[in-house]
Amino acid sequence: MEIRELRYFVAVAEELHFGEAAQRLGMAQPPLSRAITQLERRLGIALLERTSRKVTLTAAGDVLLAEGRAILSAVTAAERRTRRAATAHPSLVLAVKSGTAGELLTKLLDAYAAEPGAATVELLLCEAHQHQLLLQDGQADVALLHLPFDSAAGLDTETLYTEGQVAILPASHPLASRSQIRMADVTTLPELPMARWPGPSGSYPEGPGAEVRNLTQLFQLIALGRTTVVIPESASADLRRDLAAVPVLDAPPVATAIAWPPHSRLRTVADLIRVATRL
Amino acid sequence: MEIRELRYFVAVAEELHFGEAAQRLGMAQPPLSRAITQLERRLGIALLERTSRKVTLTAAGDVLLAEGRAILSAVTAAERRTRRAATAHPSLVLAVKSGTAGELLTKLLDAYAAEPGAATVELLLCEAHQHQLLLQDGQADVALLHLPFDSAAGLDTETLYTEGQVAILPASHPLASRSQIRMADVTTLPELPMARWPGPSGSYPEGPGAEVRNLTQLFQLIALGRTTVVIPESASADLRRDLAAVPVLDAPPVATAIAWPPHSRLRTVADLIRVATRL
DNA sequence: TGCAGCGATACCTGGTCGGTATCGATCTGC
DNA sequence: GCAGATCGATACCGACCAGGTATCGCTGCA
Repeated sequence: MEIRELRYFVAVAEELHFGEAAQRLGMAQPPLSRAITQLERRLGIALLERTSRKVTLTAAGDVLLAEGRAILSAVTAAERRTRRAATAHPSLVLAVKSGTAGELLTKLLDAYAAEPGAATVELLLCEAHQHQLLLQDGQADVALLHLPFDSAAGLDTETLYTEGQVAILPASHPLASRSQIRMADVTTLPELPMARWPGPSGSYPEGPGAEVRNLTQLFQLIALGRTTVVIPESASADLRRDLAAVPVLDAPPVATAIAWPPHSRLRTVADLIRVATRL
Repeated sequence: MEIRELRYFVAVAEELHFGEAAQRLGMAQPPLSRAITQLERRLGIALLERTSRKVTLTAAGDVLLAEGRAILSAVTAAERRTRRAATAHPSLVLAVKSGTAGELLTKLLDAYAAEPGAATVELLLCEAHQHQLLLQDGQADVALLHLPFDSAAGLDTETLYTEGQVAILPASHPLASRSQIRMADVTTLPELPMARWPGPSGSYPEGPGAEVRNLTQLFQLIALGRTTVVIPESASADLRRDLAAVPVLDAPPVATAIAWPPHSRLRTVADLIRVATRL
């Protein structure tokens, strides 16, 4: 199996249409058909069911689609990382969800900078769930993320610390003066539906709450009395004066973790992880 | 970058000798030289430093070696999994370190077998640290392993339960009658050096203790008064009569976890994991 | 029934993969 | 210090295969 064949198969499996897949690949349709047929013959397996009107995946094709995508991104990651390793200046790209771990991040960067042989750390601010892609295709070397919210599938992680969660409410809201509340208290407010974050696919779950992408948007909507949210305690540092944070007793604890691709051989990554776990 | 080129590069990078690499690949040396040169030219990066007497890896080459190995095993895994998915009978290969999780394993298999649509579960008994390879190259679908002993780098895991550790001693040993001991008590016995297990690379760490590969060997050597060991409590069920297990208070807790490759799309794997976490 | 859409097939051309022969450099031993 | 051995690079060649165009055959639809 060659990368080229995988790229072809993934394109066809995603488009489920030879002509459009060929166009996306910048080639003519006949060689694409032939390449797929040959791949199937070499594997001895049918990957696609085709009539002259419709193309569908077989069970085997479904598996190969998932595997193939992973391999393709691993290949582009390999190229990127190799290229990076060849440049003289050792640098390190750290992906951080904007608004995450303010104080921890400062301490981490300071502590790492004090290490002998520390590389320049580039910060790559990203949106929720984007870490994984960035690490997987080699655009980032390390990431800070929140478990169990951010998926760390296929990554190695080390938990740095855990914390409780707080509900963010308009300062004038009746619950805002409470010293602590429970999940049930905030999830059942009809006038303040919980804000919705985009899922791993980038689409929003169904629900009445506002759709938000970052903390600024979120805080503005909460101040306007349109929504509320339960977030890790540390994300509520330096809150606007018109908002209040109330600890939610039974919200699941959130871990801030450092994550890296499992086969990383970069000394700089190992150093950063070591420093982080010692904080 | 093509798989073929990666395979060539990994061979050369491992042998550090074009001639032997070519032999291992079953080809002549000149086309191999040319393929590597072309790969370097396309990447625009030197991967190898060669004099006519010695070949060494550049920093970039070192990175690509690690990435390349991962990609190659991902490719063979993809082929194997695709082929498996094409067979009519859905089956599931579960890798278990021999001697692990006796009771838990029974319960898991029973519970899974009771699921609607359960696949036939094949057990693949393996030695320490082998799980990872088996999962990575697609020979197994799921594994039971012990954290933090077995590395789960690049795998997704779910912890099933945690337990303490016990020291295994000859029944006649003075410490054997104690109800509990500490690590310091067993690590400092000059007449009973701790047994050594093979590391992830397959080689044994330095030390005075006996080299062992499995529990049978181990127990025999302990009974003979040659060594001792600290292992998870559950592994000491049904101990020989001439051995004793003593809880070690300050030994790190051991988690038995179920692990699977991060991109697994098999419904059967998802089912097994769900059943396992509910146990 | 005729047409449009789509994948498969037939056929051609150029690139490239892999082979053999050989060169040039470097290390070794007498 | 020189001859031979070792090893990677280069030159050249044949076979294969990737990719292109033209066209066929099937299928759903008006």
